[in-house]
Amino acid sequence: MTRATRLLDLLQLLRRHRYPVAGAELARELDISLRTLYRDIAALQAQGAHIEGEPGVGYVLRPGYMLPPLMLSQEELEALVLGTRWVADRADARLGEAAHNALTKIAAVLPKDMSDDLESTGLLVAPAWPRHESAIDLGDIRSAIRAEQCVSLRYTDLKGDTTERTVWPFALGFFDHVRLLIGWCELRQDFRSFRTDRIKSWDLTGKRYPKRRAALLKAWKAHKDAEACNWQSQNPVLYSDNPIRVPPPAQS
Amino acid sequence: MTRATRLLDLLQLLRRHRYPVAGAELARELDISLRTLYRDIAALQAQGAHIEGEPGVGYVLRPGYMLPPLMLSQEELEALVLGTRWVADRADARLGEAAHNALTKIAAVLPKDMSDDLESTGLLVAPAWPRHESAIDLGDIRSAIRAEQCVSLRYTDLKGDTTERTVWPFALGFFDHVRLLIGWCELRQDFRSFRTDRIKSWDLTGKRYPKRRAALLKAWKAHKDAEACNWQSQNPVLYSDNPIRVPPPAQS
DNA sequence: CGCCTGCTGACAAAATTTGGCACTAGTGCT
DNA sequence: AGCACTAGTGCCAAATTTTGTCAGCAGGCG
Repeated sequence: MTRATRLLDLLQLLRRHRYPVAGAELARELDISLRTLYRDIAALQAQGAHIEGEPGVGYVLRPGYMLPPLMLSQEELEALVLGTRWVADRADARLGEAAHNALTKIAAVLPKDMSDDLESTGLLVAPAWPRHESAIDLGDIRSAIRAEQCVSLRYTDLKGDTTERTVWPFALGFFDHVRLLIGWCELRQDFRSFRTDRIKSWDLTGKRYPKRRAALLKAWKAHKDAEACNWQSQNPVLYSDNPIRVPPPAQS
Repeated sequence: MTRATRLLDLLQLLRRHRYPVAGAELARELDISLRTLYRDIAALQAQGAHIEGEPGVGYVLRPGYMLPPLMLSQEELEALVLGTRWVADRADARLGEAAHNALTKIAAVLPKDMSDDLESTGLLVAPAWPRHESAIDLGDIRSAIRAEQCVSLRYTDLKGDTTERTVWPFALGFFDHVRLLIGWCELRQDFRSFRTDRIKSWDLTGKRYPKRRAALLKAWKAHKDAEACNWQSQNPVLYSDNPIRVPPPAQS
C-alpha cells in the first residue's frame, strides 16, 4: 500500500475509534512499524488534522477535520445493504422499515451510478427461522429504552409463574428465535433478561431511571463477563427452551 | 512538497474549478511534470474520486466525492447500527469492517448530537454460532460478483467428490452456519449453490459472463419459486448436513 | 491533415519512505 | 518509588517510491 492511501486509511481508522487508541494498535492494523506510524500521524497533523496524542493513553481524532474525501465505497454500500436486509427480515417490522428508509435516504445523496446497484446487490440473508412472536410492540420498547424510562412488566417466566416488576430497560437482544429485553430489575435488584414473547403487557411508569443507558450497558457487559456466562458464551438456556420445530420445505 | 499532501491539494484544486481544466494547467499550478500529474490523477481515481478526463477537453471532478449532510431519524440510525453489528459479527471480516467504516462516514455527516448515540445504541445481535469457516477470501468473491466475472471453482460436494467448474457468480447467501456462493454452473447448465467452505480454490478466468448480475438474480429467484424449493422455504438440506455441535457455555 | 488533449510504458536518477535502535518523557496504577 | 504503558525524536542504511524525460497511441475538432 502506498503512503498516500495509507494516510487516508489512518484517518478513517481514527474516525472509527471514538476512544483513544494506542499507536501500537494502529500500527498493527495498518501493518507498519510504530516508527512509521508516528511519522504518519505527524504528517496528518501537519496537514491540519486534529489528532491528539497523550502518553499512556493513545490517539483521538477531534471532530472537525473533514477535508479529506468522504464517500462510501462499493463494499461499504454492500455492507449497508446486507445489514439492512437482515434488519428487515429478522428484527421487528418498524425497525425493518426504518432500515429501508435510512438506506433510501443514503441512496438519495449518492452518485447515481452507485445507488443503482442498491437493489441488485448480490448479498442475501438466509430467511428467518420460525420465531416466537412478541405480542407487544418492540418499537415502543425501543422508545422507552431511548428515553431511559422505567417500565413495569407483567412477565411469565419459564416456569409459568407470572410476576409484575419494574424494570430499567437498556437493551434489546435479537436472537434467532426470540428477542430479549435486557434491563435492571428493581424486584431482583439485578440485571435480568426478558423474552419479549413472554411479556404479557407493559406500561410506561413515566419515571426516568437514574442512570445513563450507556452506563448500564457497560455495567451489564462487565457483569456478564465476570459471571463467565456472558453474552459471548451465548448460553443456550436463555433462548433454546421450548424449541421451535423447523417446518419441512414448502411443497406446494 | 510530499506526494501525500499534493494529492489532497490536487483534489482541492479540482473542486475549485467547475469547468474542465487541462492537465497541463494543473501540472503547472502544482509545479510538477505532466507525467506526474497523470499519475496523481490515476491515484485519486483508484481511491474512488470521480474524476473525468476527456481528450481535448480536460478534467472535471464529478460531484459525489463527498457525502452531503444527511438527516436520519433516531430509529433509522438505530436500524443501521443494528444491521452493521450483525454484518460485523456474522458476515466475513472485510465486510464487517466495511460496515463499520460506512457507519462512521455516515455519522460524520450527521448532526453532532445524533452521532453521539452510535456506540450506546441498545440493540444487540446474538453472537454467531460456530461456523464452517471458508478457506477462501469472500472479499475477492464479492469483487468477482460485482464485476460479473466468470470464476473457475474446485469444489468438493456433499458426497466428497471434487469437481472443477466454471461458474457465473451472482450472489452470496449468509446462513447461520455456512455461506453459499450462488451462480450459474456451466458444467450443469443450471443454477447451483456452493458452500464457500467446500470451495477448495478458485480463479478468475478473466472472462465476463454474458448476462447482467441483476438479471441472473431475478431469473434465479423465479426458478427457485417454480421449484417450490425456494429461498423462502430455506431447504435445510442446503446447509444443515455435517451439523456443528453447539459448545457448552463457557464455565471458566 | 494538424493540433489539441488524455493516457501508457520504460528507464534511470533522485527523493522519499521505512524499520530498527537508542533515548526522553508523561501518565496512571500499585 | 517502581512499573507498565504510552507518545515522541534523532539517526542511519537499505528498500521503495517518485519523478522527469522521451516515445508512442488514441480520440475529438477545425
